[in-house]
Amino acid sequence: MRVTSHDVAAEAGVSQATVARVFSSPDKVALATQKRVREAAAKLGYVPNAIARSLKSQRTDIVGAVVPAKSEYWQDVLTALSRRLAEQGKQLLLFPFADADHVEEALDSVEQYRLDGLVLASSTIRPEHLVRMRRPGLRVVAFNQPAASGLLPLVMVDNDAGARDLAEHVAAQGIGTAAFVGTVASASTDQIRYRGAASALADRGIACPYVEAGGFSYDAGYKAAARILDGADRPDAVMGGSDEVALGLIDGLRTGGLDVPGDVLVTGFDGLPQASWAGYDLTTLVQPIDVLVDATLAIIFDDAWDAAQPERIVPGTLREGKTTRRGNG
Amino acid sequence: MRVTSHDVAAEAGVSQATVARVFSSPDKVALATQKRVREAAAKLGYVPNAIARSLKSQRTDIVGAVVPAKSEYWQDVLTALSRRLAEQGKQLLLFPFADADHVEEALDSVEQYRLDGLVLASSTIRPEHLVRMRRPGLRVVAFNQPAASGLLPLVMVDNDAGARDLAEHVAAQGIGTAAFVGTVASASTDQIRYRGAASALADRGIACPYVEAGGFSYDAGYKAAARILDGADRPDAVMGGSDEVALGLIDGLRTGGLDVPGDVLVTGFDGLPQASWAGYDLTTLVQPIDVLVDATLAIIFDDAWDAAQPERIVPGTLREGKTTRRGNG
DNA sequence: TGACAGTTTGAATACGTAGTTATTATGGTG
DNA sequence: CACCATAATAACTACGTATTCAAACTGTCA
Repeated sequence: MRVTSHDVAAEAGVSQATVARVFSSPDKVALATQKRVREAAAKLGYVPNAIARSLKSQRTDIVGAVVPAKSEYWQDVLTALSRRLAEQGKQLLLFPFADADHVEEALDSVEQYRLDGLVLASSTIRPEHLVRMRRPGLRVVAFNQPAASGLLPLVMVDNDAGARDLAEHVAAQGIGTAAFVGTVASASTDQIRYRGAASALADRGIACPYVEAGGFSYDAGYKAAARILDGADRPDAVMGGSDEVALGLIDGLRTGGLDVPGDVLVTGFDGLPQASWAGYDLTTLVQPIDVLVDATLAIIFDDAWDAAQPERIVPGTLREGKTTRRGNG
Repeated sequence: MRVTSHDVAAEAGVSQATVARVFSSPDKVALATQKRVREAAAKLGYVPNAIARSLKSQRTDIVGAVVPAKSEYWQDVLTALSRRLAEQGKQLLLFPFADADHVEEALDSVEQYRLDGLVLASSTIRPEHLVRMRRPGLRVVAFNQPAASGLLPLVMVDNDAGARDLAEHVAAQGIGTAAFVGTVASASTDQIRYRGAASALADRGIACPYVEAGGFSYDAGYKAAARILDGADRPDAVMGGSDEVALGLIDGLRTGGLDVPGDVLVTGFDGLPQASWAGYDLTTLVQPIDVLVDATLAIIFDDAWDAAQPERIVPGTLREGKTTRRGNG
């Protein structure tokens, strides 16, 4: 049925070994032979079998990614990741999980495939899951997951500095009170971002209570806005734990009759494309996703890699939108 | 290094064949033996090698998807697809392409892996590429790609009926003129949606010129809005070729000083989550993505499948948002 | 011509599993 | 107790490739 290297060998009048060499290490085959083999392959429609190759070579050229199924941010990361991998002739195998409970299932499937590397995402993967993935022959990188520090090689944006930058920017607009609407309180990114923002604001004498949206989504932010509106004293600025939550916050606040930024300033975190949409033009901290992805792949594919468990912390960039521009709301 | 079924066999005092049976067809192994094998496997940390299994069984349990790298719509589709596959213990391998020129590269990589099935997306894949994918042992499904009709099994939303529904809804609001802002004129979905909308509007004596945004993105829509604003006679309604374009249109029109829906009505197509965001609340045609995905997987995995090249055309649902609600802008 | 280094090719093998066939153990019956 | 049917297990092979090792071939120089 399927055309194998043996078929090509027979057609070209050479051995299977020669055919294999033509496709894996052509410099070891005479040019004339090479030409004959390639013609035979083209004639028969031969394509090397990556499965068999992987079994023999112990490399799959596939990188796995364990990520939350529904998240604008991770969608962006995956897009960047798969693009880079494709450039290197490698592929991305997706292991999405609906919620934290399903992570274990995803990790089970991971082990069956002998992946070259694995990107562990989401700040809700528990430490015991992280450690479980430390097995010989598999390069695992924790992506934007501060909780993995010390357990796995780690790549992330500087959440603390980013949150401080945002807080200082907001404070500079001359606000009196603020609030931080986090995603999920147990998420390690959420904790660091809140602490960074609260600390920077405290330095300027501004209190910043924490409000949990209870999710990473637009909807969670939208609903959290109601709680802000119902609260006793309305803050002058609301800092979202992520862009997605912040966008929901904006719409929720506006639905409640407030003007953003006229009545309330809003900031986000991540730098999603949607944050730049004219309808929002959100002030946020833009993560350099390409840099993060490159750092991740460097860890996975760098042969001269020692067990020192590197940590790459990359600075983000403050993007000033109109949601923190006071006076001309 | 790695633990194989042979190691487990030695540990448990049975043959490799028995170990294999325990993990693939447990009902053929005595319970006592099974227990012994499982304990040995757990002790050694054995996990079956999916690569080797695939080589032997000729099934990879992996479905590939060739999709455009940057598109909100396809992100949603992939999310649904991977979730369904995960439920069946199968995986999704991603072959994203940046633009039409890179499709061929993506298809090249596809052939190397012996996938169980392949989802071909994007209405910009050319017919010759489609046909190239028709090879024995690979179940290919064209997803939302009218141009594939007759060439490949096809699953799509009823673009024509959906466009008509939207057009009739808009017409019912009492408009005098309209315009259709398509994505890319060569895309087959775009053509069908435009023809459907234009035909339904023509039935009511409303002209509907075609404007090409030149892309599938928010930015393309945003820029197209400028052309609408500059045009001689401003239409009362603008129908976007997709939600993403429509959202850009809304922001572009609003930036230009128009009120949506006060001055101009806007519709979309797809039913993205973002279309439901309170800031937009876009009237659109919601694609039943779960139904489409199920139909796709049915074609790929249904063994009793004949070469009749089935076409599943699924109706969408009109979602009425405030972008077509006149009078209370 | 013969020895020799370098290049090119072929035969054989291994990767880790699943399925096929052969063999042994089990248990029930006349 | 011999016999057979059934269940359980073992031995063996194939999946398609990459690689090791040995063999054959090339041309050069004494």
